[in-house]
Amino acid sequence: MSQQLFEHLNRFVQISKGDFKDIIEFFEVKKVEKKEVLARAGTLCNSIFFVEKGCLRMYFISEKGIEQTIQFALENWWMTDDLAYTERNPSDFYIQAVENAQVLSISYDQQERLLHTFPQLEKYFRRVYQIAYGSSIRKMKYLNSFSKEEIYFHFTAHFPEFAQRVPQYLIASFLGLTPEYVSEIRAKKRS
Amino acid sequence: MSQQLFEHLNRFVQISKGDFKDIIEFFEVKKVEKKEVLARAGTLCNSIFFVEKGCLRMYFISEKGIEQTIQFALENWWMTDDLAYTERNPSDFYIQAVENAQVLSISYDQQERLLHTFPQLEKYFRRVYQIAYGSSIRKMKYLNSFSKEEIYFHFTAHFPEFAQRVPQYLIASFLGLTPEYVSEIRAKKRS
DNA sequence: CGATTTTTTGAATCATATCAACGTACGTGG
DNA sequence: CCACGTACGTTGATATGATTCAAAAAATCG
Repeated sequence: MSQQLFEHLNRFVQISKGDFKDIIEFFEVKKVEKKEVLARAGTLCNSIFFVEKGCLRMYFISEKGIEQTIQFALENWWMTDDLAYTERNPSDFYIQAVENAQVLSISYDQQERLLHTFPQLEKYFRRVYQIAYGSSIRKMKYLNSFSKEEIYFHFTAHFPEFAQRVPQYLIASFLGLTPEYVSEIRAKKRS
Repeated sequence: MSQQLFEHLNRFVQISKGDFKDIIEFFEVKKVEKKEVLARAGTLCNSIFFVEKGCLRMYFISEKGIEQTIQFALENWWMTDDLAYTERNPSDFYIQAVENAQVLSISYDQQERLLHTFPQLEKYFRRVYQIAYGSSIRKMKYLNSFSKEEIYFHFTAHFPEFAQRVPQYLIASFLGLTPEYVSEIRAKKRS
């Protein structure tokens, strides 16, 4: 029984305790340690993860061999490489725990069965994805309208929980700055 | 009767001709001319648009007064400011026709009614948004891994239909380059 | 405490922006 | 169908934000 997921479902659709008992059966609870990898680039992306506790990040390794973070998931967020997942293709991305975490994991086939059994959940996921898509468009807006310095301070001001929980160099990589430059602008601001 | 939308729905869910007759009633056909604006920043974003023919773009006006394009929609794409739309907030973005276009438009309330009447469509939109979200993550990957020059040539190589239909300075703005720089790297490549 | 991870510093360099001006093309009305 | 005006693309000179590299300092963790 995951109180977390139950509440999150009920933010968008109405699910009874009884139905939820059956729904949760489709999932597997996974405890992962900091730095543990949940999914690998180059392999089939066959699961979606719901974060109950902790923090995940999605990243890829650039041609220069640098890890580039492109998404985080804190509590109540879903994470997977959605394009690879829907198209049944090998993923471009790694998914790794930034902190010790507990996630619910569901495989592609199980999710299909779940949605078939509880079609109300289509609405839930439709909304979740609509918000996720909208947010990523919003992120692009910030990336295009501000200087790197502004992007960094805008982000840490708007999402202080990240600045506290996630190392600075990961935030840098998520926002497309080098860690050195983050250091520099923070020093500049202090003085 | 929109053959376009009918076929697009049937890529993801099964809709009979009969049901589609009722579904299409929820929409309004809009013909828009090149440069015509369909939605304005600062106003409630109350419609979703499905492009039957032509091309739309979504943009905002930066603090420096520059129009920044952040999304295009060609045939069979949906477009709106999804975050503003779901949250019933004023939008950050303008939506404008890049070419003469024909779109199907549906209001928030109408879409709610539509989804209530035809719950199968929740699956359709879930998939559309999942793909849209996945694609926007993919775009971020490119933005973070390549130089501006690589981004430009990667994009025009992968999506030649845009390079043909859309003015260069809009592609520049979509990818986060200045038009001058695009000129420069194209000249460099020619020689 | 030592070992690893994360952050900082500084100097040199480069990719890309900015500004201003000019060239070209296209489509609209006369 | 020409001509004019606006929209689009190019060029070059200059400026700068941000990266790169190398190394040291600081923080965290077992």
